[in-house]
Amino acid sequence: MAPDRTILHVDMDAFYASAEILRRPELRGSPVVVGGAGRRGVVAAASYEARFYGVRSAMPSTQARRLCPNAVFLDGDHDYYRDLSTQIMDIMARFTPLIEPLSLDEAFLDVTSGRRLFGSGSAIAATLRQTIFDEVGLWCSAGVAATKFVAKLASERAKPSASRAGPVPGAGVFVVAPGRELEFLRPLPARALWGVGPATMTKLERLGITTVGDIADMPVERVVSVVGKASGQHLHNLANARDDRSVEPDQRAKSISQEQTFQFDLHDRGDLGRHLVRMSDSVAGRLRRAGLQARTISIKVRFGDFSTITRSLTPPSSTDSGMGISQVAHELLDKVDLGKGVRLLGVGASGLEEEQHEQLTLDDAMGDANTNDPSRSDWKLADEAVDEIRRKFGIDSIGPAVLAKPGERLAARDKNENPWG
DNA sequence: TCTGGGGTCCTGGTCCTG
DNA sequence: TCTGCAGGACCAGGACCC
Repeated sequence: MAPDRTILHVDMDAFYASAEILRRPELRGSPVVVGGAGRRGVVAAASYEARFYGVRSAMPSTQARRLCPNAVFLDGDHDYYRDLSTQIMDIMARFTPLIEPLSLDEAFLDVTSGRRLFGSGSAIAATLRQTIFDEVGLWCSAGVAATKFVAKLASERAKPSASRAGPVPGAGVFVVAPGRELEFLRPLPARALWGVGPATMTKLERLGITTVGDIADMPVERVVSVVGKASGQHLHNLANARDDRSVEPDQRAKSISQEQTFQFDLHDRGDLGRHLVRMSDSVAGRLRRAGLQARTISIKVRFGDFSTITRSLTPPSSTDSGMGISQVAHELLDKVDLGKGVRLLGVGASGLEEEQHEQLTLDDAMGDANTNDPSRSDWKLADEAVDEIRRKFGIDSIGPAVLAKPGERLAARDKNENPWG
């Protein structure tokens, strides 16, 4: 363990739900559930009033409605949450440049070098917490420890609890002093460890393991034999408070993907093909904005019975073009039997590398326009033109021709119903 | 009965190459 | 020429996270 580090884990309280209440104060005091407003869906966040009735994130929306029929169900507004998140991260940056965002609503901060200026870890956490509330209007909870893992668990200890009348304030800041990590960790349920989900927990229970202390006391070989080498060693280290991972700012994405669950299962290859084009176009746009190209293209298909497959292909050259991604995705989908109906379809790009300036082929130089080869420079020029138009007129101002119907705006293409059915 | 979306990491199998 | 082996790349799926 790195000595004398001070790491904060900062986690917004019921972020999406609190953000909605912030801009709609009339909802304050009501159970609010974000996500799951459609026919198929799960809860993204629930206010503490809703949590009192047992509503939890990732719960199917139908179940959430049964538990709390009076709740206000809202669609999420990702752009709004992203704006708030940017404000919050900007405030964090006043205390340290070493910030590792985990998602829109939580981050690790290494404040070791700021202690002289701002005070102890707990003082920094308290000031940060109050500043975020004063300037943004939302509360967060913070954990303070010498390692990321313990700081994360500590922030959970600082959280408010749920009541019918709303959140009952928690500590707000919870500190695990250096040297007291094992004392803090050992009584916790094994499920608290990062990397222990339902499947791993079932395996651990077969060994009689219920707490973090049980894992810590077990020979590492025994843990490895049950959950595999990498996971086993990782869990054993965490359980013994060994975690030397540093806070890593500027983490680059390793994959970019888009997927969509349809309101009703789709059976028609043509319909699915058009969704594939739309998603490929979107993924390609995100790649180009990030200045990246993908080596591997994959598709994900979830069938009506919820079974899921993935198929991937690594073509000879990397791509950032919607046309290129779409062609590979179609190739992969063509080999899939769609008899069971498709509930979800996704397109992903991985093996990301910095954008390369492609060399012109002989055909390019000869100006051959009778090919669909997406690596060609004319497709590249078309993509650049599309990006420019979208920058000026918005994301829905232009798109692949196959997605447009006569007289229909592209913006209307992605509603719940299938626009081609 | 119902199970989102966007990610990361790991494992095990297959295929190719030296 | 054939066989065995090791290592790497690729592929598919599982588990997990927020």
